[in-house]
Amino acid sequence: MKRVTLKDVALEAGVSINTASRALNNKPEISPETKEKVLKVAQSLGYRPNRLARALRSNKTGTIGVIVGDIANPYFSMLVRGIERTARQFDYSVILQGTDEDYDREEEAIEIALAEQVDGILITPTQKGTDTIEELVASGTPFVLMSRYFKELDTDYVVMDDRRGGFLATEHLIQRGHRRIAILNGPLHISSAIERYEGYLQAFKRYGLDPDKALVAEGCLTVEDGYRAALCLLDGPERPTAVFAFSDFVAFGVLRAANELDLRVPDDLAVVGFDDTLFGVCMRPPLTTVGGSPEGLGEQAARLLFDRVDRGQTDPVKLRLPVRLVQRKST
Amino acid sequence: MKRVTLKDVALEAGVSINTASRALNNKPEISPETKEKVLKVAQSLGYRPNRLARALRSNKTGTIGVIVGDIANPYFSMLVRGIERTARQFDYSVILQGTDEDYDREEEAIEIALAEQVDGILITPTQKGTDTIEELVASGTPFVLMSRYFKELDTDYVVMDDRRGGFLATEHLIQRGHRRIAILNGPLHISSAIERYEGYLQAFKRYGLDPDKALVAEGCLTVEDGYRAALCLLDGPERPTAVFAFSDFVAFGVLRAANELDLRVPDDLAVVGFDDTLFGVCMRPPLTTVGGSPEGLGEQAARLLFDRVDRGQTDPVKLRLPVRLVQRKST
DNA sequence: CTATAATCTGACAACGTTAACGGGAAGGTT
DNA sequence: AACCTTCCCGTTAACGTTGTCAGATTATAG
Repeated sequence: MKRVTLKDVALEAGVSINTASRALNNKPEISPETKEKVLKVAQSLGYRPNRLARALRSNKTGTIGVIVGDIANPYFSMLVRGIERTARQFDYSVILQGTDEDYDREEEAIEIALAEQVDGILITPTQKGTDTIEELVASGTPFVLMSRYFKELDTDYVVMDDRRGGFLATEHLIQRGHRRIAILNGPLHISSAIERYEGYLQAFKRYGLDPDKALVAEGCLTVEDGYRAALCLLDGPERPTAVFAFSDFVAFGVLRAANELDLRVPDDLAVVGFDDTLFGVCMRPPLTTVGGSPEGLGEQAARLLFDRVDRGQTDPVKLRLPVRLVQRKST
Repeated sequence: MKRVTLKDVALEAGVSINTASRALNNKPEISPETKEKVLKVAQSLGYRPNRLARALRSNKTGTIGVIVGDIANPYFSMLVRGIERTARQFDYSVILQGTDEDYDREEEAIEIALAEQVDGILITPTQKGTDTIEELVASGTPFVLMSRYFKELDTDYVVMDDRRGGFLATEHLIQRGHRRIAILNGPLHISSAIERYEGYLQAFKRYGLDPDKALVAEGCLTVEDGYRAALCLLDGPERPTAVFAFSDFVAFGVLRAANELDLRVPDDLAVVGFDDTLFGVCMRPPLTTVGGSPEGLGEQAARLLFDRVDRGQTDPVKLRLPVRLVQRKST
């Protein structure tokens, strides 16, 4: 079960190793006949180039590091799906890591990715600090931030239009007559949480209303977080009539809480999610949400990264993908 | 931004490259003083070993290939999550690929993984054929099948106790008084689908009942599949009173269909899923399901693989993880 | 004080590939 | 015929690491 190397091919074809290499790499300095001969031999011997050796020599591994907050979160799953599909098209492999939104883990993940000598990195930063990303900058490895960005750092990123999304969701609820609109937001060090909150406030302002600080919760990232926060928020006497959740993932937790508290959605409580993941439509009632396309975002980020890897440094590209309200039955 | 190599460290420390290597790899043949000196220099220079070179030399890449049916399916997401977490503990990196349950894509994925010279492979085979897996056997690269296995192939695998799961789900429905129990099964070339079906039949037999062939659908893998199949099945005059779905993913589609047809769950239609993914509890009503632990399965498979990688070939290990009925409100 | 063992270290080769360089042959031009 | 080009091809040297071996130094024993 020994591996077939270039040497074997060269020997068999009666040429030098280098010529064999040239034939297989479509280099111009080779006659058509020898090229064909080498290719035939390579084919018959079942030659597969050793990517390690190639990578060592050429300083290109053909892999990218993908670092996301939580692999089990459907938003990230779809993101990764889009990335993986795109990476395959470009002949790159994906090395996946999850951070569980932990800063130390993020640092470790970046170090591992750099140690693997990936050609580029796609990351949804935890945003609990900038050191990790600055390390990334210092490393010289191309990278693209996904879904979140740093105002203070001049890097490539692909995010959704979170402010507009927050506005659309809130406006929609206001137009439906809601006034006590809670927001179960993500942690406020995350840009998307900040901007969605800004959109939320903006909608209130636009309609001449005052938001109630007591209805603002932050730090929700998971189903569990959403569930707990909702239980807490819905327990009080002055409970909200509507909830804008940071993500579908969080909204699912809210729906669970509503279920358990026997609140009818949307009559007793309206709910809006974010991301338009696969399951919103399966909820009862189907979840109104703000849609971007996570897969599309992954694809765009990957394309941007590959462009960076090939073409080298240019001015940072900052993409803000459009969102729209996907109205279903939960509002 | 040039990379620090062993040579640099050696030069700075005034020793040979080899000695530096020994110091950093905890080899015994080195004096404590020089070792400390080298380590200090390495630290101060920020030396990071080049994994490519190491891999090339030692034939160990420290990576494993993970190939699953669909990255966006929460079952697989959780599986991958468990794998990634475990791999990190063992200092392995994960190269992820999705096949979308396509056989050609599976073949390609395996070839890519082998080309990347991964130390091992974790795969949920599409089971549309055995060529791909036989290629894997021939390659000599250790691998472990996850969630599905081939009766005719003597390989390592980690699966759930699908037959028992199918039995438990069906028995539960029978005990609740259901007789017209549909099964929205996965494709019958998949072992888990076959065995769940066997469990389904077994339960009918045990209770002296006859299943209705008209209530058996197969080929459902996604939310969409479940939705369509359910619409079709629930449209007829003699519709089932209960549905056993191949997975939570499929069950979500069923719930969606029930929603749209205005069927009350569980009164008009009882639904049981499989896998106990994160969202079952958020459904309305909360989904009764058969629980294994996808993350746990991933972890076990990874551990088994690493054991294989380290210790080499032994008798195939075949694990069948226990399942239990997680009863909620959908039945 | 010598022989021998034990300990540490460095030179060298190798892993499989690609890049740089140079040389030989063929053909065309003066 | 001498020269230059052009086109192929092979030799050599890397990439950064680890394993093998032999040599050097010191310690130990006789």
